[in-house]
Amino acid sequence: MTALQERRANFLIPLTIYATFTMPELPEVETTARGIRPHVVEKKITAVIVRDARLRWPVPKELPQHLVGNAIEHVERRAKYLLLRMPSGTLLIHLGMSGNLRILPADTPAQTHDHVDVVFADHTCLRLRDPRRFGAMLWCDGDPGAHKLLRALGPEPLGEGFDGDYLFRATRKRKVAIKQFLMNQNIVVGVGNIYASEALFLAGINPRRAADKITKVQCSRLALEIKNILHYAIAQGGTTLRDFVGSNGDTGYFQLKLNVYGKEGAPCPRCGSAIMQIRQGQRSTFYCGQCQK
DNA sequence: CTTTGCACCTGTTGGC
DNA sequence: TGCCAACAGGTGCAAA
Repeated sequence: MTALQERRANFLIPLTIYATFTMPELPEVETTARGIRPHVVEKKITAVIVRDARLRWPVPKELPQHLVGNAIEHVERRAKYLLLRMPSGTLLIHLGMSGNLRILPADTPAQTHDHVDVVFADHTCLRLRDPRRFGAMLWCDGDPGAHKLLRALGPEPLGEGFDGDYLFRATRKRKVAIKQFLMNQNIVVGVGNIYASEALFLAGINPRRAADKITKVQCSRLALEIKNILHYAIAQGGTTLRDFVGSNGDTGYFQLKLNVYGKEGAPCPRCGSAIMQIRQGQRSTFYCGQCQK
């Protein structure tokens, strides 16, 4: 048994991974936050390894000097951003379309697309992998809420600020299709391409309908269904995470019961007619033409 | 101001 | 089998 295996066996360091979701919408980012939180809070950062700084924006050259010597105080999520707060500022992480974070023994060999390690004093590290490099890792001093990328974001869908009344007011005079409206992060955050389709199915609303044609009653229903599907997905994410701790496979969405996303041609779970696929703003949308009006 | 389409990247899939 | 086009879960930005 190698020294590393021995340490693992003795649980001196975590076996591995947390949250290798490959398609991060809000529930996946929330699950990631919960997954890494117990393994990074109050950990002192001893090194930062940037193997490839070419993410959506270049990883700042000063990032290591900002981080090293600091200890992470809190892990928060705002929209699809992870906020790792420390005394002198905040590390902002966005997973883009293909990013994931894992907790690993710091000496785990890096593989392709493992771009950044944040190394802790206990010889574990937080490792960012992101094949498409649409993600971001940025430093923010001061209030992260005032950061350019965060300040215009809409309310959290699971918070008090998002309900039917809010949605009704926000949709007035907006001609864009409701599905694209829901994916606008300045209206409400965290709803991505999958959950937009799913929430509209649950609410019985046609994704092509103009936002300002949605009634007050429908807005209430839609806000409720958005909360429902996100809560459900987070709960499933938690399950997935538990099941996968100690393994090294991607978790993905296979445990999630989706009604319409990716189900073109399949029978609608409610009425049996074929699920349709259309394009809206260069994104795929799935819906039931019978149930969603 | 709202809306639209492009761009950024790599990897996978399906059709020929 | 190989090749190539199409597509993939996000989002800032320029242009209309």
